[in-house]
Amino acid sequence: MQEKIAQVVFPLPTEKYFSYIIPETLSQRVQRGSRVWAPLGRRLLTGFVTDLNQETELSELKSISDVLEPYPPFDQQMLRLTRWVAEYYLSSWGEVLNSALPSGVHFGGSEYLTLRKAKLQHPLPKTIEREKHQAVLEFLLQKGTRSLSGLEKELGKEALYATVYDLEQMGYVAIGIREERMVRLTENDPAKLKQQIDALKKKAPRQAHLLQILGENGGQLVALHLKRKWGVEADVVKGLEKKGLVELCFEEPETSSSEKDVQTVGELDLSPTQLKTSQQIEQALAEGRYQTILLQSSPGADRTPLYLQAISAVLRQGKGVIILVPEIFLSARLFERLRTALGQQTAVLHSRLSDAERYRLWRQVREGRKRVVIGPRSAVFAPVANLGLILVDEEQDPSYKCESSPRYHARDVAIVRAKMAEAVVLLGSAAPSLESYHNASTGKFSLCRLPREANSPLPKVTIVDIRSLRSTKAKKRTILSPLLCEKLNTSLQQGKQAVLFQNRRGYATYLQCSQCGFVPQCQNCQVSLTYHREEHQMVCHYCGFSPKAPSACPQCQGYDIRLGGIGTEQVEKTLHSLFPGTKVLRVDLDTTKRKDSYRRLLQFAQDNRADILLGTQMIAKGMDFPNVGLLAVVLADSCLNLSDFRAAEKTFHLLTQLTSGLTGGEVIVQTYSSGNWAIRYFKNHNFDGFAHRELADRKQLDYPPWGRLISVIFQGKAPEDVVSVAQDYAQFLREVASKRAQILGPSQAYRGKVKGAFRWQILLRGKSSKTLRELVEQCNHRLKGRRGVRMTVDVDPVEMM
DNA sequence: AGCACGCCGACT
DNA sequence: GTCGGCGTGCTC
Repeated sequence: MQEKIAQVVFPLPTEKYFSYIIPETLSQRVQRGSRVWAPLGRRLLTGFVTDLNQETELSELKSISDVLEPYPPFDQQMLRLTRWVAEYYLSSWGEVLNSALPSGVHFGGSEYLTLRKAKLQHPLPKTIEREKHQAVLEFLLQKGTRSLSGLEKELGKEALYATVYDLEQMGYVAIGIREERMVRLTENDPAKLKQQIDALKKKAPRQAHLLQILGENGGQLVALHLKRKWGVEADVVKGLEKKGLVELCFEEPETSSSEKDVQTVGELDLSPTQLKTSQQIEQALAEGRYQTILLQSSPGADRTPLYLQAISAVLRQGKGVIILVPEIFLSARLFERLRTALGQQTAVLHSRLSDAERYRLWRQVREGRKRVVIGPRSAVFAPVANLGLILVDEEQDPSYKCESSPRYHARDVAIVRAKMAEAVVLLGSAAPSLESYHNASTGKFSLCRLPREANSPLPKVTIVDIRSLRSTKAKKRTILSPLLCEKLNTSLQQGKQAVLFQNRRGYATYLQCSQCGFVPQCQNCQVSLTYHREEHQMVCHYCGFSPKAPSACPQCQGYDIRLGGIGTEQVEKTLHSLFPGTKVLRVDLDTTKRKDSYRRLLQFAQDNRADILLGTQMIAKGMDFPNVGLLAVVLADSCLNLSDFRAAEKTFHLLTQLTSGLTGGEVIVQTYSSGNWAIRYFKNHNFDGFAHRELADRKQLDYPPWGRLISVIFQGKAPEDVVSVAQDYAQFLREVASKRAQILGPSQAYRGKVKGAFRWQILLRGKSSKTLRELVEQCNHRLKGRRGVRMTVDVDPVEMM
């Protein structure tokens, strides 16, 4: 028996699904995974068919009104994957499905529809029975090429797309191909054409020229292009038409030729070290089952050749590949190399693609015309069939975590997807996330190490403790230590470039003793306390502990307690006064628009446009600085003292990334906290040492990777309401949780006020992620968001907003 | 998410 | 007596 009822989910914040009748007209096209238009309330919404049934208890069902694509955008596996994402990240299936597709456009959205005249003339054949089919064909016969949206106005929305897809399947119409006015030669014999041209040359040189052009381009050209490309005026065409030498006609241009350019990567020259690691990876790929490999490269070792080797091995197996990269345009280095090596079979999901271009690529991947996809986190949902490998470069990068609903982590989704597809995940990093590192040491992942080449020296790292500067140099705040100034001087004299890095995030939110460098921390949560000026209070935004700001330093009894951090402008000023006449290039979000900054960085790196580059976060990622001999971190503390339990880990990542752009050279790190583990181990490029140390610390408090976190954020305009809703929620959680989870807070969120909204936070910490999710779900059932307070749930939070 | 329904205060 | 504030709940 045929299924007549479809279960549909919508991109709404509800777990509910809705049942609809599938009308006869759509019965062939509506399948599991289809995207459809369906009436909900008084609106017509796009939703996703998750299942088909024969019956339902509900009476008075509405009908699905149309289907968006000729085939379902999701296959069974993608339905399973998106459902897992929805359940794990506590968002709705419909929202996940929606965000797994390129936004803004759909299949025929802005396309043209053209009748294939060769196939169809008046009157319509009897085989076309359906009324809507006839209506569309009649309409096209009368009016010629029309856009689908134009058709919608004339013929109504109902089942229009389904009809058009049917007609395309029958071969009567072409979608996306526009009928065009063509100019065509009447004479095809080249010798005779030559005669005509010669005859016209004297009297009508422009006409002769046109004949020449047509002759050289296969005898016919699109009329519109003649003017645009060749500057041929309309009267020239008319003249020739009168003489009978050319004719005008309407035609559909060639159907786009298939882009078959399956290129395999040529043999790569791998060094002996690379080869050894590469063989390990290839062995895993040959096994053809799920596995996650953590590829931990030594700083200064190039992972790209190994990636290429793995990709080509998978392509040889006839399987597809997804390559995830962080923040697309800054990792252009990897990007370009992969694109060049992989060629046409690759879809590059560039951040500056238009909606239409993005959708075109999506289709090519879905239809199997491209087998490799490179993109940011959303590319983990790319519809690659027969997936063999998901590669996650710089797997520790926080941009893999989505900060809006659904708040998935692309690396973790990749692992689940690979399990479903029996594919391999390759995580690459020089300083992996502690989550992955831990998984590799417990055997959940396998570990491959890539040592650096003997001939590529690591930069020498010097730690400058600026506490000692304070005591000697009395009152004046020194930003650049004497050692740094000296090194800068030498570097400039040698004609080398220097990079000064300055972290701005977390600037001026923590207090620090300017003599001993002490930063007040929360006793319970091992994070720096955030300073709130209005109340002159410090706050732990994990547990809510909020002592008064001290007037004297608890460690050295000094009285000079200040806001931590330094502004970029301040550094720039100092540079100018200390090194007059030196060209300083400043790259941060204040001085540069995002798209501009990459160009400026390239200019700095390649054209030697400036002597000193002064920049924030954005210079850290994937840049090569071949002529830079000195890299200095002005104040490592602004990262170390983020009120985040991952502060030390983030510092290590940051320092590693900054350093990886250097070839040899020297690194200077200025800090108050020279004793910090991140700093001490980084000095010797010893990630493993740091990781062990940090893991031991985290274990004490059940922080990830030992335990799991969920953060629940409440925001609203009225502070009392936000607080009371959050308190109710926390109380309920505590009652239900008993010993299964620790409930921290509510406490003011890290950024307590954003755009006039007050934000409070509850943190759930516990051994099992499942238990935490169940607790939150239970709570949501009982307590609905109230009194203008919006609630956001973040499973496995990365940025502790 | 939207949109309607509904139940209380300031107006013709 | 209505108009409209937004709090609550439903949408197949």
